[in-house]
Amino acid sequence: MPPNASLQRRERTTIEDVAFAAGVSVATVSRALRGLPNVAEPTRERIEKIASELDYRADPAASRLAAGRSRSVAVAVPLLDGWYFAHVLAGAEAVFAEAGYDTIIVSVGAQGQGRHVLEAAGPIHRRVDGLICVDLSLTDEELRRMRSERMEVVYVGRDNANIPCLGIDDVEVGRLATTHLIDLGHRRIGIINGDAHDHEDDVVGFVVPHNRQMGYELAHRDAGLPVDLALFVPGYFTIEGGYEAMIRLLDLPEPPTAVFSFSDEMAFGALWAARERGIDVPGDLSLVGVDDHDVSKLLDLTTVHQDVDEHGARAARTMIDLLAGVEIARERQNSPIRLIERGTTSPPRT
Amino acid sequence: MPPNASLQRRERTTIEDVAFAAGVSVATVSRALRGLPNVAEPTRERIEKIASELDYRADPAASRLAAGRSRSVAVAVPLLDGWYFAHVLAGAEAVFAEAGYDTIIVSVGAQGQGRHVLEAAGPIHRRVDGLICVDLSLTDEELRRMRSERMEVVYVGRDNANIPCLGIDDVEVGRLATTHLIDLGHRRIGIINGDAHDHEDDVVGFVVPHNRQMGYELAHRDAGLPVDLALFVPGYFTIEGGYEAMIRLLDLPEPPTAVFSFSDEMAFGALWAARERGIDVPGDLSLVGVDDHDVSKLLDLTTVHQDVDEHGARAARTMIDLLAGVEIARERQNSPIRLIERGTTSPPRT
DNA sequence: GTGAAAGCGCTAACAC
DNA sequence: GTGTTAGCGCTTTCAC
Repeated sequence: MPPNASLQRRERTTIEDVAFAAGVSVATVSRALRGLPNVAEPTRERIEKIASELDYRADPAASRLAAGRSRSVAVAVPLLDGWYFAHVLAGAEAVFAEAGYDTIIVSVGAQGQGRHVLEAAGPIHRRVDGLICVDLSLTDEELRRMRSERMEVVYVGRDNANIPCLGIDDVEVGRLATTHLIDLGHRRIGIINGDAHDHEDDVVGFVVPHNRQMGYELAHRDAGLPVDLALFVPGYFTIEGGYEAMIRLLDLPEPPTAVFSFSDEMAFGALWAARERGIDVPGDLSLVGVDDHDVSKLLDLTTVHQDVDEHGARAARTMIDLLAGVEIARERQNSPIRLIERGTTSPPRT
Repeated sequence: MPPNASLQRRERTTIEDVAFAAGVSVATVSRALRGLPNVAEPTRERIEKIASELDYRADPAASRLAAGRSRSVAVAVPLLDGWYFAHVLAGAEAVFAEAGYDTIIVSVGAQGQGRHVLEAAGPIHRRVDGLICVDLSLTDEELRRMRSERMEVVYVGRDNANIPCLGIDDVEVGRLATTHLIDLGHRRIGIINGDAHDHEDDVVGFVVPHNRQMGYELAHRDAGLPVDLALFVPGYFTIEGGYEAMIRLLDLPEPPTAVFSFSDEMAFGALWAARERGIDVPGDLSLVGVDDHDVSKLLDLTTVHQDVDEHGARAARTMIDLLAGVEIARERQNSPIRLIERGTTSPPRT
């Protein structure tokens, strides 16, 4: 039997201390502090005053155990140190903190697992109320399990019927960037893609690169131009990948006069490759990216702007509503985008 | 009395289910699964097999409540979306995940509070076993409270006696960068600092800018050169701040021929300002940063390299040791640094 | 509107 | 080496 001498000074303030000091039962304290009904206003005020004097806050573990809710959510990202993911996370964290939720991070890529082997991580097991997947998708099996454990899911980037998805209209992104280049007079436009096999390996829908490419194709169709698949190279959404991709494009027998990079970071790498090869941008080659990364204006990169922090914030708000039982739109919500014309695009040299 | 009909199928697997299936008591299951001694090997194997078949994992809330340990730690950062912080976080998260710890993030800046009003956040209250402060310090009062609640603290960047601190030798950073410029022949070297009031507002020791500046001064002293305080301007560790700072330096009656920026991101802003003003780098002005940011090689920026991911990883390992009761070095641990000479530094135009 | 008491699912004495 | 059992600090019926 563990010692529990009642004379011993408690190390931490418990709900019982508050109840004792307020001359009420623990049940009333619990109700009062959580803003539940059925507490007389004077009683509530007294309890709140005492609780704050005693610097009391409910033990989250005890509360989770009794109530089954943890007031914390997990945000899963493929890479933690990518610009995009850091910003989504920052946006989400700010909203969650404000609402009193803890944000726990799960970096899927870092654990060396496949891209959507998420559950294997396991830290979210009974530890969080919900999960935000950033450019990551769950298998049907995983989704079923989440549902059975009463955890909510919100997607950022990817699409999935029945769960709330936030992002941008990636088809429009592709169309906007491509149309800009076509309007300038370009006819051979390269693409720096994500993964070469995005379409095949991912039934659940990594739509981002796919849709941007679709926008590219639609822009070409609308302009009556042919699409040359040889101009599509993978850049893996990294600076290095963008560098490699640009090298490949420049080594083509008939290189493009303009390149549409699916992210600014890949565009940075592309810019680097161009400089190394002595290619003048935009004189010899135009380049447009996506994101409007912090350093893009520095590099004077033409790009499609999106408000990434806001994606995270909206995802967090959606999650909070979901958890509160508020009815929310189940279809995809897109944030506005706009083309920012800077110095890396110009008409082709004739 | 809550209904608890024993015939009703349980929604989740509990330790009791495992105990029943294995024909042992819950205590044995608990011991076996946590690798505690005093469990016969065959028994342990049987239990482990059954647990995995039943896909059982201990409920963290129950476990935390009973044991008083949550197997989760908080990482507090001033800004979540800064390159440095994202990388420290990434490094730490990877190690924690590997060790089975959850990482919860606390963005102090985002909550609009002062820089070291950390406890006000409160999500760490009884929720985590430890706290990693990245370029953030706790007041003595906060530290006392952390200790009384048996939470461990590790610092990254800042210094504090009695708690483990990880970082780099910032005096050496300052000396390295400055000596490089002096060796090239520069005699008027500007500094893009952090906050103008770092020294005053922070008794607990925001040593980073202070020490880099000290290194700068030591390098000058060693070279027998005077130090001109007019050349010190704040850049607030942001791209925009670096831009403003460079403008101020260029507007000086007697502008510097070289600038030492305390971070690469501020150097990016400085580069931008220089370009806007038509200043040739490194022809008219040399520039050296600190960090070796992902895009620094792209901008061909001379900088002092540090392995930021590794800082986070080491902090995490230190925390895990601390939590495990392993004796660890209490004094500051510095990671190696090195100067990377690239294209933004050259001898001054005579 | 308030109180009593039964758990939530574990861990840690202690007994055997 | 294993079982028994008393909590951990809350929330939530249900009774009053």
